Amino acid sequence: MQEERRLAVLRAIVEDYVATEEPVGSKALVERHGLGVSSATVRNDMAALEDEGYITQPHTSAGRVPTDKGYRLFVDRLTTVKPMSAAEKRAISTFLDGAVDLDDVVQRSVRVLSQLTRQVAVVQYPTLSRSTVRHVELVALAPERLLVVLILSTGRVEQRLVELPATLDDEALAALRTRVNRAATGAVIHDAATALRGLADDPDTPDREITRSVVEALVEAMVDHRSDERVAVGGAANLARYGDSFDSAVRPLLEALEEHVVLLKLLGEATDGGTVTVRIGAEGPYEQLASTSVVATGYGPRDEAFATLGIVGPTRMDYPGTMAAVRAVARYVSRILDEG
Amino acid sequence: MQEERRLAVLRAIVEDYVATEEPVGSKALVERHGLGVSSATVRNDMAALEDEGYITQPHTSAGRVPTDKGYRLFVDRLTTVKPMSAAEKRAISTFLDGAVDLDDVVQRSVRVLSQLTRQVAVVQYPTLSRSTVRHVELVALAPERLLVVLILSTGRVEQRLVELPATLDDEALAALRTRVNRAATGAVIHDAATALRGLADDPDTPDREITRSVVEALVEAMVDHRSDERVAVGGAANLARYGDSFDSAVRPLLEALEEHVVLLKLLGEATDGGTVTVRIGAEGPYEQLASTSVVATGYGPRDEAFATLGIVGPTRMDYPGTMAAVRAVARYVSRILDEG
DNA sequence: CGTTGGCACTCACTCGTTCGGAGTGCCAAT
DNA sequence: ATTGGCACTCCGAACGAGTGAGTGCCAACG
Repeated sequence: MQEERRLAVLRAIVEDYVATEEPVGSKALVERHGLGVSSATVRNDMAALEDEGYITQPHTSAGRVPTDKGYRLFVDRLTTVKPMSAAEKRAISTFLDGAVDLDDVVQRSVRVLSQLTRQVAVVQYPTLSRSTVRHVELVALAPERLLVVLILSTGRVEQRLVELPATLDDEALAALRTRVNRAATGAVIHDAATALRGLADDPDTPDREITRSVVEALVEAMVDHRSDERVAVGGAANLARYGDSFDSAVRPLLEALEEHVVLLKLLGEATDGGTVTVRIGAEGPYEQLASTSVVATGYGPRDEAFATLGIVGPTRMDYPGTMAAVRAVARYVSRILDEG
Repeated sequence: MQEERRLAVLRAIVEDYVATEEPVGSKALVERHGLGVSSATVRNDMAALEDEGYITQPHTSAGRVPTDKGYRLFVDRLTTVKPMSAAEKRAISTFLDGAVDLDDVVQRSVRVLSQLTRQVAVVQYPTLSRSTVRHVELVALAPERLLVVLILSTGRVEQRLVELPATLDDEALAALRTRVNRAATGAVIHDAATALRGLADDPDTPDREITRSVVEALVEAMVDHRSDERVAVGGAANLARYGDSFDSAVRPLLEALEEHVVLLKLLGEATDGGTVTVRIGAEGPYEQLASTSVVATGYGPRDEAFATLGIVGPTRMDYPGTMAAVRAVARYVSRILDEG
């Protein structure tokens, strides 16, 4: 099947480009990877992949480079879990086991993560006192426009305007309000976010699409609200390896690293258990960081996501390896928190 | 007097080079600065300055660039105090006045300092619990070689080997030991350092040169010992302006910024009151930071130096402006600590 | 229909080479 | 001691030709 081979070609392009940092051409591709076809065939495939927006050429008659969309597909479908080597596992555990207190755990995590991935590592300090959701209010401004108000136990109020994908009558609105509050009220914001997401994913929920957009706004408001939480940053020296594209990439990133609020937003809401979130290039919330990706995951005792940890790096990065490292570190940190 | 003009030429070279970032030639010099002589004369002066090691040319038939020694002379003798503008003063005070607690003061200081100087700012957290000197021991290993042992109240012991500039008999050694201990024992390390320096500078002290080298070793050991103290760093994004000389300059600096121990050592021992310390290029303790300078000063209530604050930047920097900014910020911070 | 070899075309890059200009050092004159 | 003049150096921009990796397209093939 040729569709399959096309994906193999995309995978090969991503891998080669990440390794060499140079646009990759059809000939080099068939040589380096054992796909048993000729370069002409590969060229056809590449043309198709380019039409679909997965790759692009910097200029005519140069090799191809993956686009954000290409990386996305690669990460979603082409990546095989690359387990950490025994040596790496041992390094992580011995390094983290030496920690004396919670702060030390975080500091060591940042360090080990940045060394493992050779990227800039960011670890959110786990906070024990967390605000809970007091109430969620939904106000219909127009048939397809909703004001979402999130009221927290700290007294803080966050608002979001939501454009709905469909109209919603008063009755349905009241029902939605009830459902949302039942899911969220009283819970600490992280649990509330999880519950809300469950609501949006539950096939039994009526008005799924509308619910989804409301939930999205709420979760985003919750992320914004974490502004008082702290993060540790490490491995900024790895930015020196960027080499090319300096002012365009490193400068905004250095600026972001000093703004902890920005970093928290970048990490996003913690995902549970083993799920690693990857945000590629322009998918993120900041234009200036269009050429950087974020690989993050939640961590905490009992696999309950307590806080977030991850790395920030160029879109051109070794995703499988990085994801494995992030997951591994999160797991070890979680285990330590379990014991302590 | 031609000696005077030479210094004027050096000053002009430093100012122009800092402003333009390019080697400065004789012709441009007479045009831009109103020194009433011809370019040929300036050329002669420049040749002399080069012989003395104050300036150098990157290659034959290029303009001149100041050396570390040139900057040193500039800072020591050619710099006139450049007062902060009223607007700048106001900016500092209003910004710092908003601080709610000590941590906030430090964070805001870092920020205002990095913005004012457009350099990387470093501020040491003031620590209230400070270890004191329990005892200083001097052991003669050879007539001109001494082992200096510093014992602190925390139980920590630091040692230094000192090569003496002259021989020292047993009697003189005992006298020196007594003097040093009288000055240092019982005092917190900062006060001890001050007292020791006073001892070395006092013309009544016998064996001045020997005393000086012993004191130097002791003060350095004290600085090393501060390893448990904390610092705040800000303005790393300003590193992006380095542009040229990237791997050689920015990378080691980024690494240093993550090692707080290194940073503390870089800042050096706090100097009292209005004195601003400038360490230029290779004068510092780290080879890798040979092209960076440090401008620092002490701060604390009642002008008693409590902790250190300053900036790190390229040797090619606006020293007068930077020194003024560092001093101004230190002063305001001290005042706030006085009130709080 | 997918695959393949062939072929003409494109364009970034790498070199030598040239050339101008900024800068220097030296010298003789003042 | 200062100055104008002059020959010399050498960096860096500009130019051009050659190279080669890479592409797109087409006709042929199984």
